[in-house]
Amino acid sequence: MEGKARRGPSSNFIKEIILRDIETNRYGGRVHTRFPPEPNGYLHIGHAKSICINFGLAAEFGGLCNLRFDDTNPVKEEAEYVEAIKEDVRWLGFDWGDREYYASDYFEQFYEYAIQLIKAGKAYVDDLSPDEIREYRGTLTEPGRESPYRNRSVEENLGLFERMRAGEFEEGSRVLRAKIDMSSGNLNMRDPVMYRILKVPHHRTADKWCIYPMYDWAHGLSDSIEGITHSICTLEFEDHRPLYDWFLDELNLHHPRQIEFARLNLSYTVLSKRKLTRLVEEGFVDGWDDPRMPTIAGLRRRGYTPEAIRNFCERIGVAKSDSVVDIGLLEHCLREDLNKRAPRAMAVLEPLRVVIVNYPEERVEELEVENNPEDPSMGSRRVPFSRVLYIERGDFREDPPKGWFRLAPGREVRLKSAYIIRCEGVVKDGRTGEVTEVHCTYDPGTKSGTPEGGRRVKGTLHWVSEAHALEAEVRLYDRLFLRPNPDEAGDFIDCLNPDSLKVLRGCRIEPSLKDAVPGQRFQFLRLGYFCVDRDSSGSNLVFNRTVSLKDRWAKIERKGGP
RNA sequence: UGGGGAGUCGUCUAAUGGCAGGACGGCAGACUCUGGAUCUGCUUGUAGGGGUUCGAAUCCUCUCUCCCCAGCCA
Repeated sequence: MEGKARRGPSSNFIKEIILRDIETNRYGGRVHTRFPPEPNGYLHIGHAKSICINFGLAAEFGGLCNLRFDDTNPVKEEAEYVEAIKEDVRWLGFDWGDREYYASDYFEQFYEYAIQLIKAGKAYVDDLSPDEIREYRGTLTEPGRESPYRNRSVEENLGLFERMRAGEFEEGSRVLRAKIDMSSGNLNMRDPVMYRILKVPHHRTADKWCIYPMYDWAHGLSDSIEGITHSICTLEFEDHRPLYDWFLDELNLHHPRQIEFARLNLSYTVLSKRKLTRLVEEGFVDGWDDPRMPTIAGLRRRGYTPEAIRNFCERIGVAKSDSVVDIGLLEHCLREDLNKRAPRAMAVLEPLRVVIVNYPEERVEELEVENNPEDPSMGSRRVPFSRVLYIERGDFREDPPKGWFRLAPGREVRLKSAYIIRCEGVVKDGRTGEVTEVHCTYDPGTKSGTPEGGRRVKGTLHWVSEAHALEAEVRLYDRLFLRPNPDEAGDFIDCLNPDSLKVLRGCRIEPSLKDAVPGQRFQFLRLGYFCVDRDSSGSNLVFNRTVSLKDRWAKIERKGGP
């Protein structure tokens, strides 16, 4: 009955498994998950999906979710990443309480368990070289062969393993392997390596260890030690589940259930650590938090909200089939959130001078402008209006196409929260013929907010007063790649979008933005959502375009007229 | 050709033998002092064959396609 009630839009196969486990009292009704990143890179939107699943499930079922660093490979891992990961998870809105764990905290215990397996005749020290191990492993279609060292005595194995730990052997010279089945169809079961010798200091255990556990050995044990009930991971670990189960069964330990789901793929970007690292290292982007990166840090700097990301993760669902989610859905979730909460402001990105010829020279009116029409509680502000203004260059056409609602010779438009103006003429550059100034008249009877000012015109433009405007730099970001699937034609680098970043200087913004601080978000009317970049300062305001507003006119033009 | 998985609108996802539904996108319209937002309507899908059944996306069977695995990475 409860199971039925749980189904519906937010149901998924993992919840159903958990529900069944609760009903059958498999773990005493407990639900305890974990998010287990390896601290070898920055988290991305794919990790956000996993974080939302793990923390979300724990919250939904009244359980707990641990943050555990899977730090078993000191060659690749660094403390810097630990801090970045914690910041990202926290920013996304999740709390692991005091349950911040590290696989490396369990190294001693892993070692004891290894000895237990050796004593049970289930593990052995192998002297084969890495190349030989590969050779002995066989192939996908042929069984492997047993190592000549496979049947050493327990005593010999114990002695050798102890000496491995003591640092008596060279890297690569010996490993500890589980003794399972060299002819298994599942390669993971062909005597998998449990420990390798790595004479490398670890970011937490320093030089205490020179043997390090492999993922398969460490992961299930860590889960077990922490009392995890549901160990949720991605599909590529499906093949590893028999091994996960084997270790815990052989040791007769608390045995969490491993469940695999399909990792997130997003169109027009890449989500593999290797590729993201390449983008950073080869300078195609400006670092891990470049606003074009699908990393949590990049999305944050771009102006995404945690709410938008969480909502996105909820909407994409959880399943086992490989899929590619349209990045448009992420953008939709963003706009939906920002629309509700971002205060509006007027900014002119590519300024065109407008002179209201019948407006008095020295006059300045402070006009009342709503901060967010979606939310009256956000109040209003005053914006100065005067004789000389800027409008968007793109909002004026000397020779307007059909369906044009904006300014053109002889045409009227409303200036948002101000007056209706009519274009009476233009001033052009003598040499280039470019329009440098538009001359207009205003209709004094059309002031916004006045009872008699309600006359209607088709178009409404945003504007800023020349004398009062602030200058700003605006960075326009677009999709990082030109193709929905950057991998589909050879090297993904080949389809990088050369216009993924366009920097505009000399943009004019309304004076109320003077004290905007990094991270603050706005909707620039008719343009999109923008946030103050961390490069911004009092003397040089810098805004990132988070996402554009949907522009119907752009679509009309794309299709060649209405 | 070994082992493990997966195939439902363009995309993501729901259905648990009983009306194939939702979201995004798209299209059309209404409204609009943001060509934004909002609202309304519409469109499109069970990989294929055979079987069981009053009834199949769901059960059985055969086939096809796609993904993952041969790190001392995770």
